[in-house]
Amino acid sequence: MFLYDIRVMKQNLSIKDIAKLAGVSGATVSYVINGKGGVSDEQRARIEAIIQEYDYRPNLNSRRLALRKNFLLHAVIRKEASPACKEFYFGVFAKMTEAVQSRGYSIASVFQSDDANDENITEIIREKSTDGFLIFQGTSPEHYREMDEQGIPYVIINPGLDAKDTPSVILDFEEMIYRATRYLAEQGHRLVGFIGMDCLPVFYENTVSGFQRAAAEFGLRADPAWVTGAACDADSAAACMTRILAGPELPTAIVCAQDNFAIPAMSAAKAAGYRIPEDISFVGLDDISVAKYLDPPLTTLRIDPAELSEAALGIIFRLIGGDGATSITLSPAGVTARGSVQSVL
Amino acid sequence: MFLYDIRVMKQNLSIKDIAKLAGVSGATVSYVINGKGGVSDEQRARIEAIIQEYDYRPNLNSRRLALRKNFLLHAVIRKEASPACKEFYFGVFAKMTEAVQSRGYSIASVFQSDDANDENITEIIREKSTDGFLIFQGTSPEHYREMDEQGIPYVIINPGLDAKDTPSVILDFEEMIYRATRYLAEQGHRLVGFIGMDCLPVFYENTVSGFQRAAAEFGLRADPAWVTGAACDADSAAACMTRILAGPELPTAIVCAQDNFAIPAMSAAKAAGYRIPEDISFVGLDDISVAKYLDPPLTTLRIDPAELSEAALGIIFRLIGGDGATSITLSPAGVTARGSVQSVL
DNA sequence: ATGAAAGCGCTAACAT
DNA sequence: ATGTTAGCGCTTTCAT
Repeated sequence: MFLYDIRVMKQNLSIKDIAKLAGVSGATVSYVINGKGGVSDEQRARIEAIIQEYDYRPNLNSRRLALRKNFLLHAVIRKEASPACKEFYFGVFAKMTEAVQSRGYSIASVFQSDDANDENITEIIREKSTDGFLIFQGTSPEHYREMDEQGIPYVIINPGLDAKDTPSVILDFEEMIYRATRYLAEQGHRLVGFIGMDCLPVFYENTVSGFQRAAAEFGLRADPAWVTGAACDADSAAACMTRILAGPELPTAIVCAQDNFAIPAMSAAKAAGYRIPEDISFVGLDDISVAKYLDPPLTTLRIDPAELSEAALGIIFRLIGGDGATSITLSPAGVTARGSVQSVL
Repeated sequence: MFLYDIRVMKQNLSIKDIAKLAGVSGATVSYVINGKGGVSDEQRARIEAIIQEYDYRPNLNSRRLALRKNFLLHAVIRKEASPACKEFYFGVFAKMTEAVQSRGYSIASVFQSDDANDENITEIIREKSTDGFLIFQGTSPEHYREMDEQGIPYVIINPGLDAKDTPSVILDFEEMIYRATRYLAEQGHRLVGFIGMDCLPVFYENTVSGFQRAAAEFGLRADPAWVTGAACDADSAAACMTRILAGPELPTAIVCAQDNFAIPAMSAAKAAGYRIPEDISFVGLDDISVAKYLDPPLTTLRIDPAELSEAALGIIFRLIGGDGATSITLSPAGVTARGSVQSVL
């Protein structure tokens, strides 16, 4: 039979085939596919049935060409991000990937190293092969400049490398660390330390300020020798802890700006013969997956990837649609109490 | 000036513009771009210079349409993979992303949940919007069937859910666990246990067989009560350990099929009052990033992401090129000795 | 409400 | 060696 033959002969049906099958023009089929007006109800129903029957789907690359759209977003991820950061951002990335699919988009990724102005990204910009960038933490100034120049939308998730005045999704680290520190005060601690990361200046300023704000508010003593921004990775975080332990006097609790600083810091403390939490308490930030399996399980503040994802996509699609978009600051969660903080009330 | 005007007026140069500028036809420019023969050297040089000068790059979507290629690969990642697995596979994924860029490809990702036959993947297959799948661990049988039907190439990285006879990159888990166990024997251990994961049957068979082979070869005692496949995530791994500890007699060392089983197992042992490695030694597999910060640092076997990436890409591009491709089994590394294994010689 | 036809920017067969 | 031209499969204006 004729209809059957077509199905067998052509593995790739085109819009014209469907049009022929329905006895209409390609334009009409296109209207139906795109839900546009100007097609009678009966015609629409007939065409939809045929599309169904033949399991036809429009060729994406033709649409890309005709519409001058890529239906593709690019996630920019820092190669040098710590494993803990990566774990977190990949969670966000996974959420995003799922979320964009319903809009007919995909997300490709590109890994950017901090020291170099990644050529791959430049190439994507110049080639205009993306509809927008989802930038985790930040990328180089040249990239921003090129994106602006080419009019390619971008949103920064949790800008850390700079304070660009550009649409971003911002986690309120100041408030988070404030809450972590306040929790320590509530547990009766009065001598507190802080291990932060000043290689991301904005991140450091925010976190240390949250720490100091709580310390001031609750009358905690935060000796300058106990407050450091020298952690950048696991090794340096361990070194920070060792330096604190070398002093004449010790804090009873330490706030770490990331769970992955708390892990090596606790190791260092234990290696030096201190018990956790009996001698020193620790609180982290992120609630990374191993946090609950540490010894002792780490008290920390959870950050929700899905929320970040939604916020970032909202911004990028608004930008793609030509509407303006403003930055979003997400409100933080409370402390997840586990075993690494001792109550000294 | 005329040349300058064009540059300003048209933000998106097309191949015709370049042709006009060079005083040749579009075809000739196309030949130059694609490095095809049939263009005189002087002509080629002139055209290349103009392309340079105007920073022209061919429209990717036009090429996609004309060549019936997507220049896009899709990575399929299991949503339910454990965080430790994910960390590892994301490392591989990052390597792949970098490596394909030089071939003009991108990699998009799609996250597949184990229980459902992910509709997004089906859609990508039917829509033929990918040139190939890089499947981590495996996906559903229906997906394989549909890919075969549509002639879409795929390679499985480390197949675990099934024993499909299809191009794969395989880590030799049997040999890895054999080496881990042999290492224990070399350190003087005679009573050994094993915590594995039988929810991935192939993975379990291989790992437990490596364990048994070494036990037999070195005359180790592996009491059935010390050998389990009931670990599937952190909680179940901890439960496995607790069950082993409940027995009348204990092994002096335990091989874990993944670092992320070793972590909760060690926690459980410590919670039950055992010292590591004095009372029980542990060896893991993967060398995940936190391994060296555990208490004690975990002795494990490293797996190199870059090697996996290269192997998988080699296969997929051979498949895309229409050449056949066969599975690759990678040879394992040696033990990375840290503090979680005590020598009892 | 529907159709004809002109793109979108490139590739590749076919002429010359 | 180079140019002409017909696609690739869709969208969209402009007629009717």
